[in-house]
Amino acid sequence: RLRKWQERIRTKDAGERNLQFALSEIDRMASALGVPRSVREVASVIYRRALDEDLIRGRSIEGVATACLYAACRQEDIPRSLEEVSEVSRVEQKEIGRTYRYVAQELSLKMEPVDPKQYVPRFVSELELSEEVQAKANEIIDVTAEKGLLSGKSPTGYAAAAIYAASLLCNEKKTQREVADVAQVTEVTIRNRYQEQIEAMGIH
Amino acid sequence: MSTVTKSIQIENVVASMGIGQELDLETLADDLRVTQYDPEHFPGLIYRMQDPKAAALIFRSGKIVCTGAKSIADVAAALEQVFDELRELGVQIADSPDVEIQNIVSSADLGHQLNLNAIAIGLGLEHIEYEPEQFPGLVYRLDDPSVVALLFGSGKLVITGGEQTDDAEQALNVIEERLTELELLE
DNA sequence: GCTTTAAAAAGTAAGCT
DNA sequence: AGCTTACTTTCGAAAGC
Repeated sequence: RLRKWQERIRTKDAGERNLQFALSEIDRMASALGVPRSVREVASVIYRRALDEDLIRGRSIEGVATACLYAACRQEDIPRSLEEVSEVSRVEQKEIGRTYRYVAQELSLKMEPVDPKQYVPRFVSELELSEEVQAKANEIIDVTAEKGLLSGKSPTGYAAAAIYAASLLCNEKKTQREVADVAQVTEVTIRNRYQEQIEAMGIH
Repeated sequence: MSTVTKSIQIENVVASMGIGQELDLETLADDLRVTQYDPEHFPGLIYRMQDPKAAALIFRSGKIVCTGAKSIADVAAALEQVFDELRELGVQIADSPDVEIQNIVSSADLGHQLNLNAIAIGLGLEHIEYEPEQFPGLVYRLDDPSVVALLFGSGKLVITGGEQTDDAEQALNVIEERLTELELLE
């Protein structure tokens, strides 16, 4: 009986230590990503729900914590790509993606696909481009997505191509390499998306 | 028969069966040609065939998995080849062992471009998985028939998880019907 | 959960010329 | 800038870690 009592305390303590560790990791990664406090709070809420639903079993705490942070960024409309998130996590990108899909499914998080426009302000700012370019990129995304070009395409690559096209149209040209670097996609992807978008826009 | 139905192509059939007796894979690995056997890595012996193109995984228990065939008839033809090889090596095998179809992978074409974003929302975000950052296809799990469909922007799709030949056709009908209801087909 | 087999879809990526 | 190869996703069985 005494042993069971001790075991319960030990389990409870371990559980709380694990929760503390997860929350501190979310905090650390959120800081590294430079996302606001509200995102950490949303991530913490998702993590506690995952814990309640026993979704951690068989997975690493760090993996679930990272996946929750990735989901929280998206829910708060300031998405970070899996690659960006994996850079501040000790869990590899593929594992974060899998865990995220599992958690989102199990908790019925109704996650909408990421809108490429949500990456535009940050990328434009990092490239030191004008608001005019930002508006043009947003327009390109809206118009071409409306025509069905977005299906199946990665949001970061799509946003990068639109920004590259907009920088040309606004005479503030950035090279494909420069845009590719901030969006963390290849020049080939920008080239491919850019061609389709320009064509769909009617070669402005 | 609609053009959509006619677009269905079986791409892969997975089947399993047992010959009812234990096999010495070490000896088999030496006597069979084109084989691969590394028990440290994987317990099955891998036997590849060219005609029909398929692969068989042969286990010590005498159970065999056949995969890669493009039709149920090809599964039978491939297994016959395996049986003939085994018989030549002195293994007695019944004339018609029970073969269980485990999975049929098909491809098809809805004939229209798809707005996956709209479909994800229309079918209900909780019922689908669509993460274009990770994979370009939208994952749609059906209850009846019990299969999984991968829908692509081109209108082409993959249907997997079925065990019946007509599961793909039924699934395709359900998908066409639902997308039409939601006015997301064309 | 992992290991291996095969196959399609389409996007992305890396290496080589 | 191509071309090739390869990896992502879905599915199932097998035996064993």
